[in-house]
Amino acid sequence: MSAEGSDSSAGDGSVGLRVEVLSVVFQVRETQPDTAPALCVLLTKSSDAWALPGGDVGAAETLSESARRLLADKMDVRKVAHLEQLSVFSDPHRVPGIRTIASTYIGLVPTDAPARLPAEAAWHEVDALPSLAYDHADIIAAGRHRVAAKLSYTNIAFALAPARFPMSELSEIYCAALGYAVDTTNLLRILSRRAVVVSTGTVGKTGRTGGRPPALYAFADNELRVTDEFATLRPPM
Amino acid sequence: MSAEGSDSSAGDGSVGLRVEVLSVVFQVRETQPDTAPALCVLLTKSSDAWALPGGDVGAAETLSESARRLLADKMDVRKVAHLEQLSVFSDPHRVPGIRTIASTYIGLVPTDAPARLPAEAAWHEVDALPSLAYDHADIIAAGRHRVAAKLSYTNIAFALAPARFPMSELSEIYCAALGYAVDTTNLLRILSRRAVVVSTGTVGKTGRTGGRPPALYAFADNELRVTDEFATLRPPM
DNA sequence: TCAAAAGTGTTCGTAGTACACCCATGT
DNA sequence: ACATGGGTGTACTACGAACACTTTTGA
Repeated sequence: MSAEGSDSSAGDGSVGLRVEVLSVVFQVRETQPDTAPALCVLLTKSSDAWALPGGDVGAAETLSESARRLLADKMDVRKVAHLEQLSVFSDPHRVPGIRTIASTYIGLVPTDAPARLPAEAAWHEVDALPSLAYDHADIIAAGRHRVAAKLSYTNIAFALAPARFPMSELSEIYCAALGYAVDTTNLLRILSRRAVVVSTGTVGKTGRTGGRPPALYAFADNELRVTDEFATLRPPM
Repeated sequence: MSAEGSDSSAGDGSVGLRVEVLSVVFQVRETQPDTAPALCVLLTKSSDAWALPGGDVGAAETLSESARRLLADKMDVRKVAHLEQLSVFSDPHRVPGIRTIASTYIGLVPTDAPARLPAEAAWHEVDALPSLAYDHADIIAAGRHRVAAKLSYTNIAFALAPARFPMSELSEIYCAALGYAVDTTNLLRILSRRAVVVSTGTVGKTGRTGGRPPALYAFADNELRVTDEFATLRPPM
C-alpha cells in the first residue's frame, strides 16, 4: 500500500514538508450604502501583501477542523455556515523556503453574521482585489468559480443568506456571487420546486421608498444538498 | 499570511507529518467474456489487505506529478488519460503510527490501454471489492461518485473510451460507470449536440452474431471540458 | 428470409426563460 | 392617486426520455 519503504526516484517527502491550510471565506456585503451588495473575500495583511487567512494543521485535527479553528482564533470569524474543500496547491515553488503544500477550503458566511474583525483583517470585493501573496489570487479565482457553479445545482446559497429574507434580497446574493442579474420571480419558482426555499408565512417591512411588503422565505436545509444531480443521463424511472 | 509564527493552540504541523498520494484508477474492463464490461479499480496487495496505489510526494514534484510517477514506476500504468484531484483525507487516526494525510487523485485509463501489471497488482470490480486497508474503501466510493456525476455534464468519458468506438461500446462504458442502462441513440444525440463526440466517417466490423456494421466515433477533445456548465441560472443571452 | 445490431424519426413531458399583468403599501 | 416594489400567470423554447420504425449486415 501507500507506506511501503523506499522508492526509486524523486526524493522523499518526509523531510522539510509543511502543510498549511488556507481558507477562501466569502460573504456578500454592502460595500457602499444604497448600492447592490458585492461578493467579498476575507484577507489579512502581512508584511508586504494581502493574503488568505490560514496556518498550520493541528496535530489532533482534521484539516477542516484546523481551518475552522484558524478562522475563529485569528480572524474572530465563527459563523462559517458552510466549509468545503477546494483544492490542494502543491507546486514545489509556490512559496519560497521550505516546501509548503496548501490545502485550501471555501468558507461561506451569511450576510447577517456579526463582522468584527481584527485590525489586520479586512473584506475585499472579489472584483477589486489588492496585490496578493504567492498563488493566493489563483486560489480565490478557483473558489469563486466553484461557488458560482454550485449555486446552479445545489442549495449552497443557504450559507450566504440570512435566516429569513425576501426573495429580492436572495436575488441580490445570487447576482453578487454569479456576476450577472437573475430574474427574481423565476428564482423563486426554481428554488420552490426543488424545495430549497420555503415560505415562512411572515412578511417584512416595506422599504423607505414605498412598495408592497415582501414575503419572507427561509432555506429548508442548512447543510449542502445537491438539488439537480443529473443534468442529463438520469437513471431510468 | 499563512506562515506567521506560533499560534495559540492544537500543536504544530511541522513535526511528524507525512503526506501520501493515493490514486483511484478506474478502467472499464471485460471481466467475463461475452458479458457487459464492468468498472474496475486498480489495487495492490499489501501484507494483509488490498490498498490503493500510491506513496510519498517527491520533493521536486507537484502532487499530480507524484501520482503519475508512482503509477508508472510501481504499477507500470502509463496511459492515464485523465488525472484529477479527488479530495484530501486527513483524519488524524486514519492510519496508525505517524500522522498521514492522504491527497487523493482519480485516474482514468481507456479500455484499449495495455494492461500489463506487476504481480502484486490487480483490477477489481468496484461492485465486488475485497477487504481494503484503512479508509481506502471510502476513497474509492468518493471517486466513483465523482466520475458518475461528471459523466453527466463533462466530456470525461474521453478518458475511458478507446480512440475510436461504435456508440454501442460507449454506451456500455457509460453503463458500467453509472451503474444503470443508458439509451444508446439518445446518448449519441446528446453528445453530438454538445460536440463531445464526432463521427470519424469510418465503420467498424459487424459482430459474430450478425448485424449492421457500426459507424465509428471519436471524442472531439482529450482534455476535460465542462459541456453543461449552467444546469440552471444561465447568464442572460 | 430471418435474426441481430445500428441508425432515424416522432412524440411527449418538463424545466427554465422572458415578460406582461395584477397587488399592496407609503407619500 | 400614483409611484414603487412584490407577486402571479402565461406563452415560448429547448432539451432529454421513450420508443417505434427503418436499414444493413451475417447465417
